[in-house]
Amino acid sequence: MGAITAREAKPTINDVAREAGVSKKTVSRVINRSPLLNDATREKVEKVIAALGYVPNPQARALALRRNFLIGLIHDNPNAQTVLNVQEGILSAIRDTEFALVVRPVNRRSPRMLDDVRAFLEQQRLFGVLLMPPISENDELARVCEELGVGYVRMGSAQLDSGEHLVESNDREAVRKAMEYLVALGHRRIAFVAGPEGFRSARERELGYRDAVKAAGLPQGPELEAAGNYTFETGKLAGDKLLDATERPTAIYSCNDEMAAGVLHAARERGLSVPDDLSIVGFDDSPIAAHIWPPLTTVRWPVAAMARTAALKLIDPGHASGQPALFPSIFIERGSAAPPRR
Amino acid sequence: MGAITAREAKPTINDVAREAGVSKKTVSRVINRSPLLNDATREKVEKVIAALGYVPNPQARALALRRNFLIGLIHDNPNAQTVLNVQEGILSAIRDTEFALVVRPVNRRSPRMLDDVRAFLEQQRLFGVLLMPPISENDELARVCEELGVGYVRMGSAQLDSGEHLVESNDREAVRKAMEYLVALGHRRIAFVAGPEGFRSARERELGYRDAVKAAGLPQGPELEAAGNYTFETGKLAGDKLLDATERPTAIYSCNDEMAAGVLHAARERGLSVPDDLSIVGFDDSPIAAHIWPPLTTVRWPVAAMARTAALKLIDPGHASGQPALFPSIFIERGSAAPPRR
DNA sequence: GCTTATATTGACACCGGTTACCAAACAGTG
DNA sequence: CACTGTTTGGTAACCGGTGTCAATATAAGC
Repeated sequence: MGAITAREAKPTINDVAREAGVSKKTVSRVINRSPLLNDATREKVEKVIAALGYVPNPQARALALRRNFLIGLIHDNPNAQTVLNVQEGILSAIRDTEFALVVRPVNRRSPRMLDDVRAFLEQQRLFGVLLMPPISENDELARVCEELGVGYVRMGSAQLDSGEHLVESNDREAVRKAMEYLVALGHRRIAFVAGPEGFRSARERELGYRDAVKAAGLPQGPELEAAGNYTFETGKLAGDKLLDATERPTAIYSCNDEMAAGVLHAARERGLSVPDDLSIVGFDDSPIAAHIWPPLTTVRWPVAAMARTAALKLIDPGHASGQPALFPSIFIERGSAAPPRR
Repeated sequence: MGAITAREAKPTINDVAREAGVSKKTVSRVINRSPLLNDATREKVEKVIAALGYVPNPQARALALRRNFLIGLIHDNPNAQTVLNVQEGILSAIRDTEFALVVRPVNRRSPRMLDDVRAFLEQQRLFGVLLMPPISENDELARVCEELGVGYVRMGSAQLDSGEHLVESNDREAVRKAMEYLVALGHRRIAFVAGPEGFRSARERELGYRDAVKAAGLPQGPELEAAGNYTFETGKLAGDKLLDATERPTAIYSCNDEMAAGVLHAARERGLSVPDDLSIVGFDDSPIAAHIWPPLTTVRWPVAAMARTAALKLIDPGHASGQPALFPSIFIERGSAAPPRR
């Protein structure tokens, strides 16, 4: 059995070729599933590959093919669970392929952000990158990818780019539906906690709120609106403002769950019972939504599925080409919303 | 200025050499900071590199050097924020180096887990990997790395490995101190929610609890103990059990925050006020700790700093060689613990 | 049986860096 | 001035794969 070979060294394509009595090119064909290859030869080579435990060197392949098998995730999302869900989604798409996932958090506020990303892309020469919100809304970033010839797909809550570069969720409609649920419960005075300026997702969710307000002819005005930046703390502040208004709302829609938790906190401090005195509905279905009391009625953003599709679009553009993939959100009814008292 | 060259193609080392009028070997020496090199030459070459915007091809380097610049993070941690903090820590260590971070979540329960990891390591030929808890406690996994010649560093809550492969936190002592805090508040009947079997961190935290119980001569027994698996749901179940005991505890120590939130939930269902009727203390300082009501008194695990050190150990073993790096946890006093009523 | 089309396979250069080894240039000795 | 020793730069081979294109074998056409 077998010649005397170094135990430690990993077998190379040459070892396989020699052992199988074929040229390295033939082995290469086997690896790459070339169709123009005799089945008998293929089997023979595959047997040797298995026996030797040969695994092609990805660096060598990357060099010869002038493309590597790394896909990058560029993000600056404050919600850890969301980021991890995206990573899971991507991983599920590249599982059992030769691709691997490289992560790169960035700081949206840094003036060097674009240069950082550019340097990163130039240095690593990634196959492509996935841009997740909110940084995905940055058009300059997309342009940098374009310029550097790096494939990219943006995950967004609105029509940000052409179909081949986009995976989309319909936050606006999802919020409208959640609002309709509150209206159906009997609420009229529904306040809104908006997200940070410049976030497309925040904008879309606000539009959904306004759609519903207009459609149902609900009261509106500055007393019924507050803004935050997606954090628990700013949600608490927004809750403080809305609940101290002269005419208190019976329900508050917060455009993400962290802020909804902050609103809940503010209500609790005022001795208000949720949902009896105040209904609260959020967005995202963060883990926190199920873990606070009462559990939060919210909207689940199918983030892992979006990420999965985004990754598939990146590594196999032909497969899912054309129109943007649109992912509907799901309304999750839990315990934080009920008919208004009286 | 300059010769007529293709605009689009990335410059190679040959372009730099030609433009600078030196050999590619000399350019290579500049890139690799070889000391035996004339300063004037070095500057000349560096100027050309900057002018051309040349960036060495990492795949080619990886091939020639027989090592790449990818470090992997292998994890199966259920806490998203912790995972992200670890990623941040690693990134801060490799920022401005040529290293990049590849993530690889695994499923601890899968029987194929070890094979998956082995395949991953063989295929990607990483420079090294970081193992974060709880998977870092798996000795077989470490052995696989060893066998494959992949560098590794384990992050753990106990002496898991020799110093060069370990970054350590002292959970046991941290829990003991948190318990002493409860004792100092006047609690005697303190129950414990343990973590899942087989988790070293859970074991260490339990030992910390027992240390304190013994030192203060507190009551103990099966009525004062319950186990969970680090999730909110199992924490709720543990809370149900402990709070329905014939003699109810005045405080509950939960060995992580998610479960503490579950306990809080259980208390709330029974109409108990926290912290007046029941004090609760957790561990981890997950984001949830600050976002529930009342905010949770807990222990912060310096996870990002640990990850940073782990990454540094990996990429520059000489620098931080020898003894394991030990990271003390910090006690965070918030609102969920108070003196017992009466 | 001979020519042409088709299926398989191999030889060789090349991807963009690295190292090994050698030659040239320059300096310091006796 | 010849003889070493020390810097420096050049050449060629190599890392482990891939593409191109020619060579061979086999099948088909007349």
